[in-house]
Amino acid sequence: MSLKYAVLAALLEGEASGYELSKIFDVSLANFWPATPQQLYRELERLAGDGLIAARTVPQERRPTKRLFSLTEAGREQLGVFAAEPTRRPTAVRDEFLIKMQAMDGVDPAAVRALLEERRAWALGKLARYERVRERLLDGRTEEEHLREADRVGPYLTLAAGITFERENARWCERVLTVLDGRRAPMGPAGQPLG
Amino acid sequence: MSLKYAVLAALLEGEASGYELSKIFDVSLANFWPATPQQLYRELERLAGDGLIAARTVPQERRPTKRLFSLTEAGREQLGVFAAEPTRRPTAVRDEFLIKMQAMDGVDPAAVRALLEERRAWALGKLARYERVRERLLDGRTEEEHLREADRVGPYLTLAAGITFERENARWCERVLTVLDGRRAPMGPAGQPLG
DNA sequence: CACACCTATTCAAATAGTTCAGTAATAGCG
DNA sequence: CGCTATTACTGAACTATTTGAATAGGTGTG
Repeated sequence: MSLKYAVLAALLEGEASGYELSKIFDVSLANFWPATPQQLYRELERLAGDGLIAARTVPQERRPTKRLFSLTEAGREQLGVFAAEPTRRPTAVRDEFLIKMQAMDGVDPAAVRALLEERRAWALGKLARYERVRERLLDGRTEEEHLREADRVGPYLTLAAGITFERENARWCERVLTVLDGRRAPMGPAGQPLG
Repeated sequence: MSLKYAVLAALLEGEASGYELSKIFDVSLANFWPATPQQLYRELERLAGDGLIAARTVPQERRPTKRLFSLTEAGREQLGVFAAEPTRRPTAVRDEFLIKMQAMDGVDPAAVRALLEERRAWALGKLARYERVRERLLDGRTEEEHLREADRVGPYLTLAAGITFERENARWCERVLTVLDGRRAPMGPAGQPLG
């Protein structure tokens, strides 16, 4: 349903091939609407069939031929209508890791710690990638300047949401690691370790 | 895939019917693994078939007969194995609203503001419900006491993650509303409104 | 020069998730 | 008494998503 509009929104940045889109989805849109390359190619086919995007074939010198897609007026219009409508579906988070954490209290603490460290590292890695995208978007301007003056602020603001999300993810892991420390070595009433 | 383990993790709290599980998923597990009642009933059937949960039929006086499910030893064990394994799938967020926000810069600002207000109200409502679950979990203890001494801390910690998530959601909406204000009435170099 | 990885796309099959509808009984409201 | 809501569950059809594999040339590394 919404993949359609996610693709149209991605094409607001300009013409792109299926492959390029799959990269864009990887680094920024995956934040709120993940999609595999296969999904994208199918959706692009459908959107082109419906006249919401236009395709042109570009033969390349030393690369396979690619097809570049761009928004049509009809596509831009449908996206505008969608974006002004009330949101139908609430946010859905699917996180296998948090299922494991829900069940953590029956599991070897060392294994839990390993999971937490891994997740934390992953969140910090994603954060670093987001920060690079952010620098590119700001392009030398300060955040305030950009938010006041840029033509488009949507991409920056959704990216900021992703940055907060990953930062809080990392912080959560750190907090849980601290909690586990406190449970491994319980404290007496005066704060000194027991046992 | 993971719905299986989400159901097993939910049954760590004790015996429950499909209907009761659907309520549990609504208020707390939906935070990281949403599931409709239909999905749950199907999954419970499968888990019972595989011997990971045990079902018993409980005829009721003034209600339809219900089936109560509880973890078997096999189920508890498989959940333990799953929870100690490295996480396969990264977090997937699907958020129609953020697609709209990505495309906000071509849309009537009044409509965007309405979406933001709606989302903010929704996040604050969810936050309030989470806080009530939190009070129930703490049951008079302070957070520190609970995290040090409780038998299980998993449910509290995943709930805390949900609380942070919704709080940041609401804050994001407030920030974007402020940004939109700044763009409606751009400031001059000395900080006074222009026009 | 072998090997892995990148660009660029397509096809088929399997799994997961959503939607709509329905059954059936009780409770509470005006 | 009719209306709506709640408890409790089932079935079928549909849509969306994931996975695996295949094709095919190019680029970089040791």
